[in-house]
Amino acid sequence: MARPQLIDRDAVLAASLEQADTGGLESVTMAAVARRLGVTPMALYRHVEDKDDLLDGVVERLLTEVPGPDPAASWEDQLAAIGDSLRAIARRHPSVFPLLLQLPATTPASRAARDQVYGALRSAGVPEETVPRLERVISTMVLGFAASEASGRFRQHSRRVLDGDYAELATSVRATIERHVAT
Amino acid sequence: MARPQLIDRDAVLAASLEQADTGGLESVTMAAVARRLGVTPMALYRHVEDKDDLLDGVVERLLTEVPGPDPAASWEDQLAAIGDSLRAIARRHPSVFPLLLQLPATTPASRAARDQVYGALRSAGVPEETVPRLERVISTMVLGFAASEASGRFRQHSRRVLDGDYAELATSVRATIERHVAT
DNA sequence: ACCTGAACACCGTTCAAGT
DNA sequence: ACCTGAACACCGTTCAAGT
Repeated sequence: MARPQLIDRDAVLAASLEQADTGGLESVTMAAVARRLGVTPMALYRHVEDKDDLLDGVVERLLTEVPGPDPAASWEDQLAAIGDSLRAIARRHPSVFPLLLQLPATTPASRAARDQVYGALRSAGVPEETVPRLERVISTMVLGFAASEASGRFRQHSRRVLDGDYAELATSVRATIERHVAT
Repeated sequence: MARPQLIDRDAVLAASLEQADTGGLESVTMAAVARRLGVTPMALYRHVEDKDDLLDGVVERLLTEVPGPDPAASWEDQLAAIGDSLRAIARRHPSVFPLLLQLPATTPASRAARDQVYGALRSAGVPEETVPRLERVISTMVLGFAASEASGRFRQHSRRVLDGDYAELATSVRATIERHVAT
């Protein structure tokens, strides 16, 4: 005899992310997530393998918040859009965001974001054999900065100062790319 | 009546770091650290405030592994020495290293490392008012890369590929600095 | 002064039982 | 098929007691 399904994996991950945003990463317990869903902790195990799987799912969810590409935009604007959105995501989800740097870049959402950067680099004129390397280097710069900002490494600096830092970083990213474009 | 002192804070932090290097961050429990020291878990509380303080101490310890400055070296070589040593530290302590990006940059060891970069930027000819910004930007690049490498974001890539990525990043760092040096 | 034993609240996870 | 109750091993932390 089937029961009405109260929750699914997506609801579990959404509740976990809300909990992390509200109370920090260490407040994300099976009990707290379950309470948010009006269910017992044991009910979660039908939808996630264990707590590690739950956390992986939450981190993956972060990348789905990156908007799709705008093919009409210049490569500079495409990259700026991705960078800005990553920075905004980090600010919305400061306790989860740093985990992005610790996860293998092989999940579907992470591939999607990466392919978007590949596209921008190609239309900038970067030779095909250099595209993957440049993607790794510049995504490390942007992810590292957004994670630093979100996790409080720069907590003593004002938003204005950090915006200036980010502008400097963006200039370095563009210069790195242009160094590989034959003129 | 005094007892012989079996452990001190430094021994606790050293044992914690060993435990993290051997079994990963989640294996660092008060019980595991205490066992390594031949003591009960409760004994640790005389030397660290709580587990957060213990972890902070371990992360801080990481930065003390950065060697001091060599005043005879060029600014390029000075920065390369710091970058190389950070990368080596990340490889020695992969599970703890990523926490560096999440800690406020205000601890003594972190100030020491920062001042060393300040010195190199000054001798490169970077104007004084630009020195702090450039330090934040380039340390973010290097820390972000070392953390990515250590934590397995790039685990599918060989050491040779990652060395190439690092060389590209180092070139970007030098270019970023030179952009701010009047010629 | 420093460490231990006992105790507590909390955590992730399992398994059989209920609908 | 999906959720719950009971149970377990483990975790961080406290406090009074021992030397």
